[in-house]
Amino acid sequence: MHGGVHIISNVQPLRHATVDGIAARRCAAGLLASVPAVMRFIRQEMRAHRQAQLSVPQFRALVFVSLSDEPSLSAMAEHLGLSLPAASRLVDLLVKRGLMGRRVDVADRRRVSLSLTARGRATCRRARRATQAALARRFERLSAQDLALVSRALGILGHAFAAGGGRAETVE
Amino acid sequence: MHGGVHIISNVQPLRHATVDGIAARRCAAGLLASVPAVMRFIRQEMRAHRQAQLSVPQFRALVFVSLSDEPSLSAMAEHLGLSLPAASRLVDLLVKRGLMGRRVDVADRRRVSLSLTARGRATCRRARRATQAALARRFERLSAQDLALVSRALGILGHAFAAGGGRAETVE
DNA sequence: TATTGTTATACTCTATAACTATA
DNA sequence: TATAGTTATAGAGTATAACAATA
Repeated sequence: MHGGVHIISNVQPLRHATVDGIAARRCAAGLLASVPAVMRFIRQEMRAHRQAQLSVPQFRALVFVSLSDEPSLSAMAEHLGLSLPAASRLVDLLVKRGLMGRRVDVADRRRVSLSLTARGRATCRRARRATQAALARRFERLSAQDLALVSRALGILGHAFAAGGGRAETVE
Repeated sequence: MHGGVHIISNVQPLRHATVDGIAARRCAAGLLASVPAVMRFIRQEMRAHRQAQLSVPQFRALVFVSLSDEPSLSAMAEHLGLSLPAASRLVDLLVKRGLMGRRVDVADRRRVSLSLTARGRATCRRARRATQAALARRFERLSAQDLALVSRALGILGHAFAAGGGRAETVE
């Protein structure tokens, strides 16, 4: 919208068509076409693995807590892009399943501190391994070049879309 | 697991560690880290836009029907990776909202033919435009090089994860 | 009064099981 | 009997609104 100013004329002229604008729109279309399909694959893998049996939000919650130091519920909600009630319900389930601990913060009794149980850590690790293995199997058809390209692109994407537009959590 | 055979020794040795295996695992980890965040962004954008107000599955259903020729419910379910009941419910909603048409196939009365209403086509188009614009805004911070790289990677990803591992639908 | 959570309510997504209708 | 869908049921994800507790 405000990056470059060169108009390309051998491409369909779009509103506000600039070099960057066109490339950005192409990326946006690609994302819309491919991300839901990948997500569906991830979800099905997560749910399929017998021992772990996690939904994607559950898994993400476990990962976040495992990488943080006794985070509050709000911190988790913000990181995952969830409303506070949604986060609260999510934690309910994980606590009920014995994967997460929740206790009132002694310093500020409004806050809640989240932590993983030993079982939570193990489950998280198993789910990650199984899902990564399934994803990796799909990737093994690709050439080394394509893999390198995808790997770099994912880093860029993760950075651009991390909660708040800031840092990307790196899983493993 | 069965691609290359060279063992790399200056990288942490993983089980079955091959050139391809390691790169594939790196991609898998990247996907797990970035795709859910991107998905969340897409979902929030889809739901935020006043006129359209579609969930991601609803949008995907509209896109699929718009690109197919009076597809059956089963075809849609398979393409979207949904169970038949889930697809049926999804269509219920879209029909009730006046976005999709559903009629019994005269040739085989067990089948159902799906189509978009004029309003469905318009809604689909609006939702796509609004969401792509929001995504593109995120992308405009990136350099032209990064955009090109991401664009190519998304093509590869879409292909690798299209339903059945086959073709990827291209949205616009 | 502002912040942190939880509860209440309502919808959507999704699966499995049981069923209906058609071929 | 096999195929295409629907209905029944259940649980998870998610939001907004209303509430409670603490600072």
